[in-house]
Amino acid sequence: MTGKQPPPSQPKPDERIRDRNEAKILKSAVELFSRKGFDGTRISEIAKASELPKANVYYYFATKEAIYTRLIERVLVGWDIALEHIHPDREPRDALSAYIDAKLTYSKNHASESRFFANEMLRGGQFMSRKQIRHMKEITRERVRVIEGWIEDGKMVRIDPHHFLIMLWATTQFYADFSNVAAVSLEKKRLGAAEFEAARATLVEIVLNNCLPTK
Amino acid sequence: MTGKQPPPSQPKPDERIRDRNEAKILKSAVELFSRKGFDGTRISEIAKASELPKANVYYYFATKEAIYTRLIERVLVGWDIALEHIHPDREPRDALSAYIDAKLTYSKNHASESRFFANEMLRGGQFMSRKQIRHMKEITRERVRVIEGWIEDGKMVRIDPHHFLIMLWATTQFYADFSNVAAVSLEKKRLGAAEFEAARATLVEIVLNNCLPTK
DNA sequence: CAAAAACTTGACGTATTGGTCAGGATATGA
DNA sequence: TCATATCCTGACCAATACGTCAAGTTTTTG
Repeated sequence: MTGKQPPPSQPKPDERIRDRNEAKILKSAVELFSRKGFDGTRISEIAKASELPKANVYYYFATKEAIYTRLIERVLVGWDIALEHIHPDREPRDALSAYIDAKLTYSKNHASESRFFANEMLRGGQFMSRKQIRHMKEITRERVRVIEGWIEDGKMVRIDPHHFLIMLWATTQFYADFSNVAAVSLEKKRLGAAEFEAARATLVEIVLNNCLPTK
Repeated sequence: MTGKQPPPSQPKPDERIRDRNEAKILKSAVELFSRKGFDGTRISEIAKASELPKANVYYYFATKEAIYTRLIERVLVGWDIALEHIHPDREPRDALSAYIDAKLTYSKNHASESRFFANEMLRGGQFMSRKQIRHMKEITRERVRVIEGWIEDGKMVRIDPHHFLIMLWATTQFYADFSNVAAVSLEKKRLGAAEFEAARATLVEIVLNNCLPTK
């Protein structure tokens, strides 16, 4: 579980090599984990994809789990950032549109991170810490309150904020996690900029035009 | 890949034992695969969950992949059945509402099948046959045409049918695949009948009330 | 220019995996 | 009852997995 940390690294004069190699490992790992899950991904595969010998991977990360949990931490940051668009000071149309935009852009440019997280959720989030779950819960609750505020102010129609958020999350996520299903549906080989733009337009059309009072 | 089939079974006087054991194996397997993916699931785990010795599992299924592909076949049938609600002879409100209902009910009662399929999609659908992909494509295209028909008839607002379908699929799927995220969002331990009903109501509210002309 | 710290790596060790197999148990049917 | 087809299973095997380690090389630092 824990294992000993790579080195003490008290002086840390120059961490560039470390940073670069860790980045390479994490980048390879997130792609592999996102496709084959925790158990399905072999450390030797990560090593090969990172162009490092396997033993070198173990110099930077004590265990496979250490790589995995580091990635969870990173992905959760992205989750937070996107949600920050939903801010009480903004107008609903502006804020929700920005959120949809941010999430779809993330789905397009960071598809493997998105799939990685989806994979972890399918597992039931067993690798997430209590603290991380609590954080997710709190940050979601905050956004629910923002939407409730908008509803109170008559800026949005009366709708269940939880399910509303879930709907946004599910739909935007879909284009990353199940991009091949989306591609099949759209009769394209792969999703391109045009498809993401159409997705955005349709989503905004359906969601915003119905949930905001002034059409 | 292929392996030899369990037995020739030409006479087949009584297949009840075979059927019962295969069912037990498949039931255990779909739950395990849905959580840990193909590589993450061990045949010994499937055997233990099925209360059979491992060698007996191999009597019924030649390889792990054989179990997996059988499950894909089964899940795709469910996919078809739900989509049949979207039928040109029905009124959009009725049909779409029935589809949402069917999908959410499936998410509630067959969560592991749903997660299993999600897992396979995350992998990029590598275990699906060309034929199966083609079938998915065709059946989706049919439903797109139905919606296009409704739009032509003025029964629905002008909206991209592909992205509209994706939205429905993504949202309903979410409650099965990421039920724990949904639970966190809803501040419940687990999703119950009440949550599914609220999900249905919210979805219908957002989707139908905006996409059908007469409010 | 040493000495120390940081980094690299081929060669293991132990545990587990998917899958095999030979031989036995059980059921069917004439 | 006996022959045949079906069903069951403990023991086994080769391959491979994660993780270790000792013996390096390279870089930093005093």
